[in-house]
Amino acid sequence: MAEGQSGESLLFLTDEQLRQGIEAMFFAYRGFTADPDRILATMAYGRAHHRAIHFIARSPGTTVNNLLNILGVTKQSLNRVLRTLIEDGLVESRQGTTDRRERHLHLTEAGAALERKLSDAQRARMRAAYRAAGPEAVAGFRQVLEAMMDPEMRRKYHAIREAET
Amino acid sequence: MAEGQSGESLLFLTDEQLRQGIEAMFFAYRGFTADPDRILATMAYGRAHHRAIHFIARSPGTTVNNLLNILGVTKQSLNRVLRTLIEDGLVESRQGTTDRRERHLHLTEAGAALERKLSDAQRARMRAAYRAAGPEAVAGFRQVLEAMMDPEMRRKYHAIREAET
DNA sequence: AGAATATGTCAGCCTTGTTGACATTCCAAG
DNA sequence: CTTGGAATGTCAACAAGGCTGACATATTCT
Repeated sequence: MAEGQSGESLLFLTDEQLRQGIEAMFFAYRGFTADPDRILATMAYGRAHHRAIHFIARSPGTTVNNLLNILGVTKQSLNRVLRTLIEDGLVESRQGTTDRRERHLHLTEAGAALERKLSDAQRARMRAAYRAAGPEAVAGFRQVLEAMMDPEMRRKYHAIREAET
Repeated sequence: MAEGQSGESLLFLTDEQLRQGIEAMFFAYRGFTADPDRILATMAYGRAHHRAIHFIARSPGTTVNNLLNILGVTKQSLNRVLRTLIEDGLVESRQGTTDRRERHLHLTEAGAALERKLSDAQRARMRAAYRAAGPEAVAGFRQVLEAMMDPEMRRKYHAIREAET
């Protein structure tokens, strides 16, 4: 420690501090995905299915293209996941009314049930972490995460909330 | 921290708040890995190589088993990565002196150069995010991340720092 | 009519994770 | 000194989930 130099206002920007932040992200993300991963492992699903289910639940009726933009994968990759979810009756794909080229995605009852199960597990950990750290820490957490995003991702991150009714 | 039952002290624990935190983690992690990923893509390496290089740089002379515990993958998976790094002359594997079964891992000059390149890119983003959010936000960020880790991961996270020197 | 858009699909490749089986080397306990 | 177990390495096979490229089909826009 003791990076003396000038005041302590820059202390949190030393390479060592940044490195600790990097490692904290690495280890925390493992925890972040651990609970849903355990649930998914018991079925024939993976993290990719979880992500699709999450964002369909979040924006019911979203189009394939929209989901593609949010997830940042190729349509082939997403399609493989969506196909299994539709075949298994967790997701419903409805042809658009105004533009019939589009497919609007919705969770079925079974899909919503799985979403709840995954979401509950993930939120439980988040809730425990928030509770342990306190409201002010949470505010800082959110600020740093947002600053870490690519600008387009930040847009999408906000767009999801705005799209909500 | 004021677990005040009613009132706004619980507002940050609503499902919607938690969900936003979850999405923030998702989008932020994408940004977090984006810069190193771009560099790695130009070589024949991936994120797994980055992780190995990072923790070897962090704890020079660490054993394969130790690295296995930190990374949380199978030895076969790690071995495949290590083998290419050793073949390419980025990592050196030295037989232990006291226990000659162990292999102690070190970065070569070339390995250290790549580590620096990847690390610089990742730290630059981290530094920008820290700077934008401010020291108090950073403290909160770290608190929440730490609370989100699995206990064993938290141990390892701290152990890395203690092992230093 | 023709261009552009939204979606789906086939085929093939890569990275990175998994299991299982097995060899080698070495430490340590009997 | 022998043997059991630990640490490591290696081979083979497989799966998830990324990727690219090519191509098909509707549908909509110009």
